[in-house]
Amino acid sequence: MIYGDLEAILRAHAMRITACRIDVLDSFLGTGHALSFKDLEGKLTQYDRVTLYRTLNSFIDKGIIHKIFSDSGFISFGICYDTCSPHHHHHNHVHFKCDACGNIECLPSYHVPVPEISGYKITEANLLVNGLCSKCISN
Amino acid sequence: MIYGDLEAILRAHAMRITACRIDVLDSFLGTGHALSFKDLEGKLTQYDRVTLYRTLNSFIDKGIIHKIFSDSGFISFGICYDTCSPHHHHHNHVHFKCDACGNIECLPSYHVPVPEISGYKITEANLLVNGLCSKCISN
DNA sequence: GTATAAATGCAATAGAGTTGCAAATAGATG
DNA sequence: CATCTATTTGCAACTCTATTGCATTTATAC
Repeated sequence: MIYGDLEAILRAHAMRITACRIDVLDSFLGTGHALSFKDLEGKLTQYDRVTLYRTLNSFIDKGIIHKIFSDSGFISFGICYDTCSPHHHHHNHVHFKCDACGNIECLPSYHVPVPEISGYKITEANLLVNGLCSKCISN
Repeated sequence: MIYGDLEAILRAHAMRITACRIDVLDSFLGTGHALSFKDLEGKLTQYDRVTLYRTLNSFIDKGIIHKIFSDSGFISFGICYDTCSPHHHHHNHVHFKCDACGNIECLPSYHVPVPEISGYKITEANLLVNGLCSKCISN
């Protein structure tokens, strides 16, 4: 992605522009799927693990990325599509995890069907779907 | 629960009857919601942490309980309703997490709506719903 | 250029979960 | 009931993920 665009995203969220943040943001925008901490750690070896953790946490706080909890117990991070305000994420898209390649994708065009549960008040719903992604299904 | 019934469940899964397994099983059957490791550790202090972990893992292997991944990142465990064979769990019920009391419930009468995703093969779907449970909503 | 608040790197720490191994025990056998 | 064996348990040590404290560095406002 063009460097100026990355800078603009950080500025739009009132964040200082640092090399680490630019690189992490670029990683998210340059891939079609969610990233785990390990993905980033393996790719951006020039930064300390702690800095990467803090970068991810500040991106979550600012509403730039969101956590994805998969059945592996590992947490992945995906770019936010709709407007997530600081400290408040609004996601209603489906998450897909491919059991072959292990990649997790956000499917922003697939909304989570929220069931009515009598006697309960529902505020949020997360749907994780497992299977084979389009790439792995054709191999 | 009656001790003989607990014994019968273990025997039906070809497991040796031990005090820890009886107590863990009784904990699951005596509560209306899922249990975290911490719940069990706090309740069954007479057993070693490692023994509790191994008990939970063997119950999962045998299809007696299943893991529930919530948005907190903590794993909870729920009794299996439908027939889960060893090493293969079949769950299609909704999981609910109350944001007030923190309890996680299995809702066996609410099935997970599985979306069709073009170009993808879907094998499983997990739905976690957040909100207020019936107890907390009336307080 | 300088001041200052924020970000970084390193070391230490916290917490969840697992593994190795010796001791204890469930359950099968005679 | 005694004995044998495979399973289970408890303890210690360890692995892995993630966080915190603190000194140093850096981005940005002036």
